[in-house]
Amino acid sequence: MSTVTITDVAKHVGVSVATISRYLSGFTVRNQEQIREAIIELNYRPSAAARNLKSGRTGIIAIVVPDITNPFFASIVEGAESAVGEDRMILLVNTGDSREREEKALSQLFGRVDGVIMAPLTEDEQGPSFFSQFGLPIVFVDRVTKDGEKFSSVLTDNAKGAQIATEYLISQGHRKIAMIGGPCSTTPGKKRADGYRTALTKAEITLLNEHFIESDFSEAGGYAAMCQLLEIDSPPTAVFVANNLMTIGALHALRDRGVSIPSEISIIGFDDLEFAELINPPLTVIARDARLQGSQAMDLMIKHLNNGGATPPEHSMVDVHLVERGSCALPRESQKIRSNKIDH
Amino acid sequence: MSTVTITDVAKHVGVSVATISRYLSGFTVRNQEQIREAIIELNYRPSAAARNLKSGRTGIIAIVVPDITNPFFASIVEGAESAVGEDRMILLVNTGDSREREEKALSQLFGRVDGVIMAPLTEDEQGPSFFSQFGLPIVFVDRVTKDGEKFSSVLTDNAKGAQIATEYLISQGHRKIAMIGGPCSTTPGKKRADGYRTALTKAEITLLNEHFIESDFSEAGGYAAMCQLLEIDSPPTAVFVANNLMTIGALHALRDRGVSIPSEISIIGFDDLEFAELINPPLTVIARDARLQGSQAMDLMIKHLNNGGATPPEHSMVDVHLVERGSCALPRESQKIRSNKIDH
DNA sequence: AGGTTATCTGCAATCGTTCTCAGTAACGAG
DNA sequence: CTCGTTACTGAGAACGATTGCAGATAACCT
Repeated sequence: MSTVTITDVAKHVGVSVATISRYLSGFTVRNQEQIREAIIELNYRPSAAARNLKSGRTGIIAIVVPDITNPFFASIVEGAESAVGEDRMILLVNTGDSREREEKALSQLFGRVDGVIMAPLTEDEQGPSFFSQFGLPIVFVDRVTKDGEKFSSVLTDNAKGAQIATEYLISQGHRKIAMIGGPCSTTPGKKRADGYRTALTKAEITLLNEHFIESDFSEAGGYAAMCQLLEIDSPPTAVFVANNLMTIGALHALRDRGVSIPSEISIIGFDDLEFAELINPPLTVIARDARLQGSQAMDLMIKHLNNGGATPPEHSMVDVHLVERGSCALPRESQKIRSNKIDH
Repeated sequence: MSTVTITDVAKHVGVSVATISRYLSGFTVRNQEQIREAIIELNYRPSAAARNLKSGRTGIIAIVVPDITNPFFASIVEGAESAVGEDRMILLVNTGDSREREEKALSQLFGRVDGVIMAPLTEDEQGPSFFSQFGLPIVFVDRVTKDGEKFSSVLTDNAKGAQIATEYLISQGHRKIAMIGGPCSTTPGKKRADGYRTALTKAEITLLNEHFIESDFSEAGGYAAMCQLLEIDSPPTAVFVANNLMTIGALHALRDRGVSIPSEISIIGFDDLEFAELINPPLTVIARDARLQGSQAMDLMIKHLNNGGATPPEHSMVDVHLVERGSCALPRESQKIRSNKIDH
């Protein structure tokens, strides 16, 4: 009933399987027409498994992300998918922020895919080097591991973005600027904290320990962190939140506490949100092109694959920029003084 | 260097390949210890390709969605992923709302995956029945094709949801209720339009053609549709928007036109949004558990696969409910009259 | 017609497993 | 001592394609 093999087609036409195989690979053969018709008539589909076994390639590229529900990663995946081309497909691995699941999934990947595009959970990951040991190419996206230099990567200028955000707040007159950061074990978590500190240092603002909270890039984490900030003795007049989910959490916290933005507190997020303009006030953010990151990562992977895996690692960096909306303003104390200047 | 095969392990231990194979499948063999050690020492990984070829199963389940960027589908994928279990993985196909890409991808799927979970682009799709012809199991999620009865599915009670939404608006006193719908070629598009009409009919409100706009489930489509609604002679006092993306678009349109919600127009969406509470006013929606839909679909698929594909199709329906927030209120005309009643 | 290419063809090995089948060893029962 | 049972083993045939090799056919030239 079901499985029609190359042998069936060969018999039907009256040639050898080799001829059918050659026809399929694009060589010119004598009975092109009859073969074409036989394939259609018999409804023949080449077995991917058999091909994989012979050729050693699967035509599948894995993409490993911590959380597909995060719009940022969804965009990365979408970008990668858009660049994957006709003859390859994407295997998605959603690690759900769990180290255990990530490891288990990675170990399953070998032999099933031709390459792995991944955003590792943390920088101290042995999986990737383990892979390369087996000759499975890797491209890092958004995050790297500590030996990341050895592999291609597509990153964002996290430090620059964080610095721009912080300097923007400083330029508005804020001095008590807090940051809700991500885990410092991750690339973006670490780099964004660096950028924040750099900006403060350059402005000669001393960093208060209680103004930097290392959270976990989750909405709940952002919520908790913001609550914590609101309860300290000298609460910040502005907050830089290091990713989209935490920003949502922080906004929820502010809303629940009845703290008004930006009159009581200014807030700036990292990563734009589809609805940033719709909230009240519209959210000011540091934005970047996630989709581009995904497609660039895929391009790098395909280039590597097509070159027979002999390309040196390439490192790409996508740019960040400030999107000014309405969630940042002068700090409360100086508001009256300055407002004259503005109304000129 | 790289590829260590089962034969290498067999030689190393001094037994036949069959014994190694049996050990791997969990049978008790004599030299368990030595085999285990040899596998570790040689760093042997069974070839997935060879296994596929012999067994005919790949351990991969495809999930086909129109747009992974849509949080709803991202949640479905996440739910499916969470239920996939240890010994299987997910192959993601993002069709990007393109019929062509969907067809091409589907044709690539055969032989690469053990089953397909899909949200078809439209109901008049021949792909699925084409698949089942080959014995590839299918589970529909969120949407079905016209011969969908023959396959398992996990749907939402779309009609009920739309009816609840519309009746909610009616109960607030609205009579001029518009709907921004999805393509009627899709299951949710059609059913939600049905529910809307049912509610109007039951309330003896005549449906104006100009109050029903068939859009495309995209943000841009929602934007355009809302603009269109605002320009008609007798503009509606309330709008039911049939999905999340179009709701975002509609909100943008209202914001750009300076139409205030809910005093000038009420709006209710289908599908909750992470930030629904953060916008101004908080958005009232019909909600459902997308993650659950994904995991149920996966459960159905796994059940089917484990039963050797001999299960009859099952149809599951996840419930919808109204989440009342602040984007709906009395229509402008009756506001004053009614407000007394409310303030009692 | 005969020789030389240029094309195309089939045979058979190969990829790395799984699985059937026949066979061996150990052991207790008769 | 023989037989039956249990518990494991190895040889070898698949699975369905690709590909090197050598042979066959046709085409072309002298």
